[in-house]
Amino acid sequence: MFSIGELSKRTKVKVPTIRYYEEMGLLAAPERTAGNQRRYTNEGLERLSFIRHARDLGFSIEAISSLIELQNHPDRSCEAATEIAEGQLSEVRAKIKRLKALENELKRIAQGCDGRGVAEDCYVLASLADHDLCGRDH
Amino acid sequence: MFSIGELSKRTKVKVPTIRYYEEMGLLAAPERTAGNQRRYTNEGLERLSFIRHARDLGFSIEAISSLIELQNHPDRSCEAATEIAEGQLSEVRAKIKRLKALENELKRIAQGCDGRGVAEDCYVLASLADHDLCGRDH
DNA sequence: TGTAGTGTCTCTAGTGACTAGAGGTTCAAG
DNA sequence: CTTGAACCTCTAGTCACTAGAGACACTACA
Repeated sequence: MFSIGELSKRTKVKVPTIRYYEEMGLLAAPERTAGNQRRYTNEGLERLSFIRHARDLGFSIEAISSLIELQNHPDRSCEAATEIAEGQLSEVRAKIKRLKALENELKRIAQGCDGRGVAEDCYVLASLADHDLCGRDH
Repeated sequence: MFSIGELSKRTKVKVPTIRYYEEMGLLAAPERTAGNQRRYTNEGLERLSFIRHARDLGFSIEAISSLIELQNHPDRSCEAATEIAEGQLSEVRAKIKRLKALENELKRIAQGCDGRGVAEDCYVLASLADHDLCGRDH
């Protein structure tokens, strides 16, 4: 049995965030002391580690909810879990793709100006003002 | 002179977003008709195009504010603009790096389970529960 | 047993960059 | 002159937290 602060230290999830997860229904409401403070068991620790790990991988609270729901019914098919993970994977891939395009564009823009001139002639500002100066679509 | 709806069409920025930019001080408050409706000139169009282009490239409202401030003082050094663009570039690169790590991890997790089993034995769920199953740090 | 200091409680509000909706007014076309 | 679309302001909601206020609880030490 440990306090919310202790749980926070062990999982590296901030105290208000733990309470937030409880409010969002991700984390079961734990027992309380006579003085109304939360007291967690190892189960709470494991659950919170799961949540944190999934958040680190970019899963939304909603997706995590579904995964936890599934965890609570070990007899169900895990198809949904695989789908969620694959959905997340393709989202990540799409983001990478988009960011790479941005990277190219920004590289081009930033290289166009050495910062030694004056705002009037700045290639950075000109590029932003005029989309036609862009290499590709974005 | 055109209405906010017309400006919206031409720039592909939604009407409430235009009003939001005005409120945030990115876009100068335009003239109004006798009936209190906004009327824009080409200047407003150009300014909004600039903003939209910068937003598309991921610049924050705050960064755009600084860029616009610079645009309004064409005699100033454009060092700041170059710095902002380079800052944005390194942020984008950092994001790409992080997302690639996530991609690998998710790929590994998603591949570990074909979705045909039962939640109890699901590798996706197991991986999320147990960080030790992860390949690398994240 | 008293007390000091830290931890915890709930509640509200703020973040960024919008988006949605209510309820009312104005414009342009026919 | 009427109709209907576009416009106005204002408030509240989104996501995943974060910050702060003001009050109460726990623990260590005297």
